[in-house]
Amino acid sequence: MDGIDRAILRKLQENGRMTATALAVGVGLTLAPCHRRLRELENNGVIRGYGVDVDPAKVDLGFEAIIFVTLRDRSSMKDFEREVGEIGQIIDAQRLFGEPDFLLRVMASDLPAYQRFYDDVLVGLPGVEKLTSTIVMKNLKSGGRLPL
Amino acid sequence: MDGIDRAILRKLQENGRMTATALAVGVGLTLAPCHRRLRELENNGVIRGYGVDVDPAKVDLGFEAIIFVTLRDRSSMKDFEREVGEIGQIIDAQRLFGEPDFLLRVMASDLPAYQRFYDDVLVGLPGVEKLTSTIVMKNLKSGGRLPL
DNA sequence: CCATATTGCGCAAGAATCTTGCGTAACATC
DNA sequence: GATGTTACGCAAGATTCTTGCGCAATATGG
Repeated sequence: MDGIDRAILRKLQENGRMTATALAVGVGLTLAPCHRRLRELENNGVIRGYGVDVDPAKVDLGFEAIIFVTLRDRSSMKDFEREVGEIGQIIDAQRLFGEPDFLLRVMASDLPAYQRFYDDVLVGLPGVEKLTSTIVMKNLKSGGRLPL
Repeated sequence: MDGIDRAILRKLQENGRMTATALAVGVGLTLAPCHRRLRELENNGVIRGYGVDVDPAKVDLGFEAIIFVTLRDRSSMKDFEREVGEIGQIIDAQRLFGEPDFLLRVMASDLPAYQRFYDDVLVGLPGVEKLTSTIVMKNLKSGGRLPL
């Protein structure tokens, strides 16, 4: 993990489908060593995979909400985590220290669809004591590019 | 945008660097039409780009925090948004309806590094009235894969 | 200080993949 | 039932990937 490796990761964060040839030029190497470094980063688990940035609005997911969840007790924690993992509309979930216990990010088509999701799914999650739901007005930043 | 297009997006969410040939097999097309659909999805802005999933811990960013920000007044809104956009350690930022005004996600090496970032950068952002900072204990889900 | 090991680079060539022009079939429109 | 539209599959030239090999630079040990 030196500066060239970080440069490779930076370039790939900008364009994950960039050809190894273009990548090599961008980081000042020839194709072969650049290619080997890339494989190494993949094998070491530095690169966990590749993704695509899909515009949510273009696939009928124009509505986004943040939900703060507090659980009644620790005993439902496992069940809660398992169910959250299985629900595709929850695209992001963290367990936090302190209050609230969890932070969820949910995608839906629109407000009515979200309301149904809230009533039918969220309130039924195991051990939920309190749900606070906040609508996202604007996404300033997303995609999770790391500062390298 | 039909079922095949959604299948293409699903496959690419699993592996954004998948070859068009493998993609074609996966969605039940031959190479050529699959390739053209992919280009079309890119040109229509359905696909905004491609990314790489880097393990934060492997690049010395093993610490993650969520920050709730409330601003003193609307007048600093623009300045606040601009500065947030320029800070690389803030990897995610949303403006919300109601309280709090903003939700930020911050990456750092460790707790001491985060404390310095908090004191030197976060408290100095324009118009900040209240900052509530919560440490992420566990990432249940991330990467932002959409349900397609 | 020199011999040897290790690491990482560049070159090159065969394999795989991409890209695109073209012809054809399926479906809709009138 | 004629015509237009859309999307498919085939095929071939261009590009890109993948890997074996040799060489140079920096460490390691006598």
